[in-house]
Amino acid sequence: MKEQILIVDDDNDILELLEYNLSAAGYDVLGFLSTKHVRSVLMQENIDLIIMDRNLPDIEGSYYVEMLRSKNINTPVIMLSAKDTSEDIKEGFLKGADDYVTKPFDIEELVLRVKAVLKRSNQDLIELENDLSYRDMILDLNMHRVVIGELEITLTNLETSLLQILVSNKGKVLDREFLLKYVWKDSQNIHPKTVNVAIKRLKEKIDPLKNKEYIKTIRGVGYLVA
Amino acid sequence: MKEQILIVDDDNDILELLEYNLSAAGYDVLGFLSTKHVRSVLMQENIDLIIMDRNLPDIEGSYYVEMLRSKNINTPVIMLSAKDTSEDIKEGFLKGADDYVTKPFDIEELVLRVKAVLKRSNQDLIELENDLSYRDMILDLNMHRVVIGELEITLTNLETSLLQILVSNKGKVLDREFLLKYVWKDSQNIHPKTVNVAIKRLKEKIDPLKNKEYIKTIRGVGYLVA
DNA sequence: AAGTAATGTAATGTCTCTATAATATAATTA
DNA sequence: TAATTATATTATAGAGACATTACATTACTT
Repeated sequence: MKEQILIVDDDNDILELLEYNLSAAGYDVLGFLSTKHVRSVLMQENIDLIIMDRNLPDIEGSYYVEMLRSKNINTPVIMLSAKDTSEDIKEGFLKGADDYVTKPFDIEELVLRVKAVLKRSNQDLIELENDLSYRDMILDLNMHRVVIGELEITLTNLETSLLQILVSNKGKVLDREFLLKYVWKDSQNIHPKTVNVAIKRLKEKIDPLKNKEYIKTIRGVGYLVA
Repeated sequence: MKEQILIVDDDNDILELLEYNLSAAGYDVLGFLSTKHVRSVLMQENIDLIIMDRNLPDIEGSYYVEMLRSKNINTPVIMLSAKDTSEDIKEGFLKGADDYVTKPFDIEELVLRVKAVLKRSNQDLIELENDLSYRDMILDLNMHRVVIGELEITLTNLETSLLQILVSNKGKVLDREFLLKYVWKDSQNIHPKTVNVAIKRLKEKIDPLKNKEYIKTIRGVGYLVA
């Protein structure tokens, strides 16, 4: 699917220049002479980038961008303007621009800047895998809970971390020293017996009827899930 | 955690100017006079942005960036160069730059460009969906209100923005740092506890009887809608 | 400019979590 | 079986996180 670029410039010649070159570069281009319909287009279409002139008939372009940002519309913006002083440029960035190009501009450079901005923006969101499971139990690290069948059990920080280590090392016996190191982390001088109590509470929470043995005790060594 | 910026420039004065100003802007800065140790630093440290001069003693900066890209090192790069012709700039982008700044440059503008590039690169997986409903609640951004059954509740700016982030990330726990970044935006030095109060006010407004739990607290982590 | 609403901050209260100690039970060994 | 040791269970208290309230400051409106 082509990426969509929305352009606002009241100069028809520039609009056409941009439309021609960006289309040739493989983008879908929507051109506007004012900001009038921009909001609704942004809501309906999936716009990947906005090119915004500052000198517009209705409103100053950078203020329009500022307004968009305040509404949590974070579509990338390249500002395009004859306003070329250092102060102008800084103002543009402060109001939410991603890049600022001064007129007159080299059209090829602009296309390259468009590509550069899109490269960083459209990064596929990588959903990191946050689920660990064991038997009928699904551990949701994000929400700090285990789902066991119909039951949803909320865990504390400590419990989440402990269960995570146990499940992600299923089959291995983890001794107290190991658990203190990786669950209790830096916290120094923690009593090894603290682990016993934490394990007990965790067992009780995830298996109140005590009929599944998610966590086994290996006497003289430690605990494991297996 | 501070973002780390790696700078390569053989001009010590420029290096110092950049180090001073970027440190002041809250970044961790690592400066180098040549590319000699850059590869290994990139492997070891978690570098968020590279600022690369083109005229270097050992290699032309843009070729170095091209080499990085060929090795799938996609850290954002801002090129900094006295080479300021249109052809030079285009070459910079073609070799993988994210932005190109010509010397002499305005240091404040450069800092703003750094921010702009990082804003796009470090995007957390934030997705502002258009489905702004949750259970019996429909959020109307334009009108700044939520409709809950028969009730229409008017929200303030802050409340709207906060609820939007929560609802469009339903199921994800959002921590205070995240909320400060995306709801309170640039406003610096906002106390994390401010979030508690804002959440409390929002909870009260959308659920005065406190019998639905739209917003849950995950102790030690943050808040979520789920 | 005055007045009102919104929002940040500080102070206080409440509740949860969890480390530790004390005690009980189970496993192991002499 | 008795003694010993490891683990489970229970109780408690302190710390810290969050909620709540009150107040101060900022930002809008009129």
